[in-house]
Amino acid sequence: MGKGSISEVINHFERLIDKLVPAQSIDCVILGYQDNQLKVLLLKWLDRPEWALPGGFIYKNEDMDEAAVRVLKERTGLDSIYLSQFKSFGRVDRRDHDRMDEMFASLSVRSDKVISWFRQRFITTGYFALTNIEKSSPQPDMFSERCEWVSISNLPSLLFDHGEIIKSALSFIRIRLNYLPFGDSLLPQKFTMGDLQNLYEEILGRELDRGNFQKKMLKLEIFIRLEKQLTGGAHKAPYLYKFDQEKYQRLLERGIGFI
Amino acid sequence: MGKGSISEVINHFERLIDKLVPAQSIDCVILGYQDNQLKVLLLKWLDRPEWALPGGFIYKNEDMDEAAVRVLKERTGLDSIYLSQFKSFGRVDRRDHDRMDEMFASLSVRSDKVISWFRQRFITTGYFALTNIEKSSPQPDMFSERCEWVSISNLPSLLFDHGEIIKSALSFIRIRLNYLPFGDSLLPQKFTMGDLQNLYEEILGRELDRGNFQKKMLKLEIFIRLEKQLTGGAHKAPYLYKFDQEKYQRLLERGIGFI
DNA sequence: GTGGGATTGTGTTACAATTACACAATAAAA
DNA sequence: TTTTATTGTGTAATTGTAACACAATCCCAC
Repeated sequence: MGKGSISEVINHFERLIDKLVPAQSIDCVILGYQDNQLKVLLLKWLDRPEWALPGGFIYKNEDMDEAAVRVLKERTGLDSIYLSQFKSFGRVDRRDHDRMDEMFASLSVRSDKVISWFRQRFITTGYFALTNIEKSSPQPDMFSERCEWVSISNLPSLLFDHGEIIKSALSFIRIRLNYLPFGDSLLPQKFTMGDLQNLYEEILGRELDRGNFQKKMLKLEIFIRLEKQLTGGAHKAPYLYKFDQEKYQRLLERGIGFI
Repeated sequence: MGKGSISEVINHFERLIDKLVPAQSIDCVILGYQDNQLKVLLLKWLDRPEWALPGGFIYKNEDMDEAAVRVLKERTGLDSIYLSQFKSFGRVDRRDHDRMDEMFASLSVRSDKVISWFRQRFITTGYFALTNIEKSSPQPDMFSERCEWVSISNLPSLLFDHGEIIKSALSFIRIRLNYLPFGDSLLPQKFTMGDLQNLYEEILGRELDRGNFQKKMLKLEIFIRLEKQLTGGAHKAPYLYKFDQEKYQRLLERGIGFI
């Protein structure tokens, strides 16, 4: 947990409740890419084995999209140009109240106002963001002890329907990959075509032909070729590239049939 | 309005409020196809010039998806296999409270409970449905005087952000058209390839080559060719087709790159 | 009835995109 | 210096797409 004792945190939250839109939450699937792996930012609950997506509530005087930007910023310190709503989840039994009661009991939370806030029937709206892990600084929230990047292919036990939400986000971005190129927000400034291909393969979950991938990407003309990469393995050094921001933005706006 | 006086309706709704999820609504963009035109089902407000999307609220013991099915059924009497959530709308100022006050005043509604229910900050989730106009029987709801199919290309003045919601639904189905075939729920049981092409052109907003369209569609192998069409114009009679339900369902599940 | 107009079903052709694979170039290690 | 792994790019086979052609067919007017 960040700072202050539990009771301080609870007091603070109690005062917040009246300013929030009831029954509505947001959850963010924040994706990053590191060590050739697609990773998602998760929070480890206080005193519980489950992990959860970073989420939050919406202030009454705040657009829902603004709330998503705020949550992303609070958890990672980042702005992402790739923050986008993908689906709302409204099953009656999507939250497990018993599990939450256990957590509040073990933390000795007694505020009825806070407890009944969390016992509401919430409908949550899922947002996803693509971010650069290197530049991020994960911050746990009020009710969690850690905030970490976790590999998509090795997810821990997840709270509520958060597993379903992550799955849904992934299938959403796979479809989107067919008409919008990615990469700028997930990769370091300089990267090779091999790096970019690894990222695509990681997201799509299948292998792509190396030669064809490279030609297809370069034909988009959204990259600037830099010098040859000097360090590296025992083989021909690949070129480094960076995104040509202006052309990339223009392409994002009009989209493209691709892959 | 359906039956009963305004005050009866208000009394009824007042009793309902405690059973509803607060601050959350759904709005349905129900599309149909008739006279070569794509149409949307709209409600004409009581005593106001604006039209609105059919919508409703979510019971506390009801999944959000179930609520959408219920609203669709209530307004059209139909079930649609093509009912799908597409986006949630959460701008702070998306509703115009003054306009609603005017309506309630002109209807002499005095229930504070009802008025403050409608003055909540609502976040609405948009669903779209594709239905068969011929089989539908539009029913106005509590707060509307008429319920009609209106051509997409000739929309009247719309309430709140409902124009934006319709636009968003259309762009959603245009994208979906690229990887899922349509038609079963919008067309009559028997139809010609010309009918199907008209529908696609109407949705996409552009013309398609007749010969190529036909060949592409038939290659999907989701249609059963029936006898030649007998009635009709002064020209070669086209074949009638119907969907091969089993194959169509299989295709829906896996999707397809298309158009 | 018979010929004409309209529209259908399907074929053809040219072109573009995609796939699968080939191979020289090259950087680092043996 | 040779070996090894990987890159950048090329090519041939295949598939997909777009544009258009044309005979077949049906209704209608005469």
